[in-house]
Amino acid sequence: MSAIRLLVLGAVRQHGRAHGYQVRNDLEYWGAHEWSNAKPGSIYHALKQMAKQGLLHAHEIAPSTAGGPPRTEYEITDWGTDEYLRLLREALTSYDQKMDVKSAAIGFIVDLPRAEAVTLLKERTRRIGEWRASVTEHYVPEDGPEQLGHIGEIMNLWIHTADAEAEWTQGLIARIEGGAYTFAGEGEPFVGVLVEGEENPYATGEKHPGDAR
Amino acid sequence: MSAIRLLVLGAVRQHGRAHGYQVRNDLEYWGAHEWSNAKPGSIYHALKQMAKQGLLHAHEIAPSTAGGPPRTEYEITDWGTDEYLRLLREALTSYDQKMDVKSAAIGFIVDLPRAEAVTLLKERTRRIGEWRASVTEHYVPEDGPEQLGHIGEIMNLWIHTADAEAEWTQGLIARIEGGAYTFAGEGEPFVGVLVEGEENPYATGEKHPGDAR
DNA sequence: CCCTTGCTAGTCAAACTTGATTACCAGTCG
DNA sequence: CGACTGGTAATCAAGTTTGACTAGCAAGGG
Repeated sequence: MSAIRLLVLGAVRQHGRAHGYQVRNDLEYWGAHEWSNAKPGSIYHALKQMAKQGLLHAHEIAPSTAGGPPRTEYEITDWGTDEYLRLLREALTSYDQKMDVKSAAIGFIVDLPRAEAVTLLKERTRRIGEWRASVTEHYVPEDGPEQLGHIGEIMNLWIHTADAEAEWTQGLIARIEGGAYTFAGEGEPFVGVLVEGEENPYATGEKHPGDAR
Repeated sequence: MSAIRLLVLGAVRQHGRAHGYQVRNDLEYWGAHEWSNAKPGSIYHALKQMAKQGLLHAHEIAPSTAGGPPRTEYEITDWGTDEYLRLLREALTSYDQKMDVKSAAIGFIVDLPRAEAVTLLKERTRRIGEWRASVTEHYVPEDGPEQLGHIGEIMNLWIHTADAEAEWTQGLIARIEGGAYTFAGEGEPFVGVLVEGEENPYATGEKHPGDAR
């Protein structure tokens, strides 16, 4: 799974209705251009693709306030919301060790009810354990690990990484069970988007004027 | 950086001269189809691309012993060897947290002299530290981390992951300095390819007859 | 007034990735 | 022997990702 659809769906959903540039700015605000493939091209492509597939509804309009070409606004459909939640749940449970997907999933975890988040994360640790077992069992040759030479270091790395992640996941579960953060249906949600016209306090310093210069 | 070029260059190099199917089998032997994007299409594409760019030399020939279409054999050029080593060094030093690149790099690390491997890995830990510092500093808002809400968990994950990797890297450095494994110029190298006609003792069970059935 | 700078918004070609599909040959089973 | 299975070797179309490029408008400077 690539992170882009999850990110874009999540961003559009938080806005209710958004055009490409708004999504792009949100993702930049989240720093997503640094830890995922959220480049302009990918974002616009994802929007179009998902509109074509019926996950988003495209309002062909708006000759754009404040310069630039006419823009299309997108709204998430019911289908799209289902898909969003499906992607989010999958990203939270499956152990595929891609940082971008994980990061996005955590960013959106509060869109789920607290109890479900905990359940999914527990399932995640279970799967990490399962994967760990399959690696240690499957990859070690019958005649002892010495056969592997330096190749054994690869598995060593995998195990090390998996263990670290399992540990982190346990910690997160504990914090969530301990009442941290505000989840779906618990009142005033965390706001993670820029309101129209508001300035981006984060950013990398530069905005993206012309994108390359 | 994608892992495919590194993997393909490394495979061709170990053979001296190889055709696509051979490379494909090596990568499967290494399990690379499971932890990287080493699918047939990508492999053949990479071979052609790199031949076009002069990293490989293509011998248009060989109407294939034992069935199948005529095959092209590739040989790595000097340019290609340089590029291979450059990619390998980059993969070893830079902290970009992509499992496939890391795994490939470790698999090929013994193509470098022992001393250089150690130097590169030390540089890697240095960069991890640097990155860690930039995350803790850059991403925490002025008015305290409470502002971040659950978003702080993302950084928490990053830090956790980076620490685990730094730890693992330290361990690897220690083992290498302690004399483990056989590096470039230290005699009989570790053999990680199938000799022509030899059977693959690993594999996932299935070979790839027709690839989809 | 016109020309540069800079932001808004998006397009495009080229490269890469994916999964399915093709073509050829050898053995073998009835 | 003829049909089928299975391995060898590669191609192809469709989809994705990338990085560079375009175009509109506004503000300010000279």
